[in-house]
Amino acid sequence: MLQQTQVAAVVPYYNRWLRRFPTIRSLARATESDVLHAWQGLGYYARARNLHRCSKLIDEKFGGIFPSDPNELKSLPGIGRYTANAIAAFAFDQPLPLVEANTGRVLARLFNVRDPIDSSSGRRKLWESSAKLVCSKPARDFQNAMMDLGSLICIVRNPRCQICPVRKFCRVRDPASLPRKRKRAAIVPLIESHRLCTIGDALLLEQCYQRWRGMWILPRLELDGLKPSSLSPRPIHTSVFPFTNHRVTLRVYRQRAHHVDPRVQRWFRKEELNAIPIPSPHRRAINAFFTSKRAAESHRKRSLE
DNA sequence: AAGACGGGGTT
DNA sequence: AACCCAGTCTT
Repeated sequence: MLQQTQVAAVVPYYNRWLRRFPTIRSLARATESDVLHAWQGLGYYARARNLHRCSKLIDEKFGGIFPSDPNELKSLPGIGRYTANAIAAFAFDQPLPLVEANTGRVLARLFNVRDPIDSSSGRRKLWESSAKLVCSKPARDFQNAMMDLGSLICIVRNPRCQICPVRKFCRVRDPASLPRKRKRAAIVPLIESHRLCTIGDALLLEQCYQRWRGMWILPRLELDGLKPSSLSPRPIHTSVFPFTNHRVTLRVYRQRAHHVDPRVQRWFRKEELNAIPIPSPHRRAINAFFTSKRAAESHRKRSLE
């Protein structure tokens, strides 16, 4: 959960997750839909699918025992060099190098790594630096201290060098100038149109196969790129959300259900929507629709009285 | 080596 | 509006 996601955002998900899947086996036995539902809103859903696959592998191939060898850990889906070493270091107290956002920033400054830390040369130098520092005695404590140093003192902006315990070893001149990062890809605007169809209190949704795979969204409408003219119907909902290097404008049109494809589309009653995985922008659009509908109904009721 | 992959919070 | 985040996988 913590991969590319801040601790504060993870905490409530983590607590709910452990209540819902208390053991590796209970996760292994869950459906992918339930797993994605528990993850919805956190983003990077491949992490949830990987963790699910991971639990099945551990349940079936590792006798339910989590491996402690970093190489075995790295062979599991979603566990790369950082996570493998982090599990081995924190759970099993093994002296291994760790480079993530916090320790990466600390190491870049300590060793004055001027290459972008997300370039291959920068990454290589950081891992080499980390390997130089790991000591075997308090392996777990050392890495905890490195991460705390990064999150509390050697912070992104306005690093608190005055109170830094390792200040005299630090080789960087201007700490705020490091770490550097590669220039990021330009933001590409995107317009996506979807339809909102209801029958009674049931809503038509469509299964995703690419982005948000395994989750449910409002059915796609193939008029992307077309400018809304005065002739076309107005969207009942418009929102803008960032998606990796895109800026997506989401337009939702009220429509009758003419083309229902039973292979990928399904009707859900309003209450059922709470139990299926829906990505945040679509969940917000759906909520906005039901909220305005309820408001309209109560207004009509008041007028009748 | 670069791009894809989320979403919410902070500056 | 840009940047940030306990990275990993695919191309």
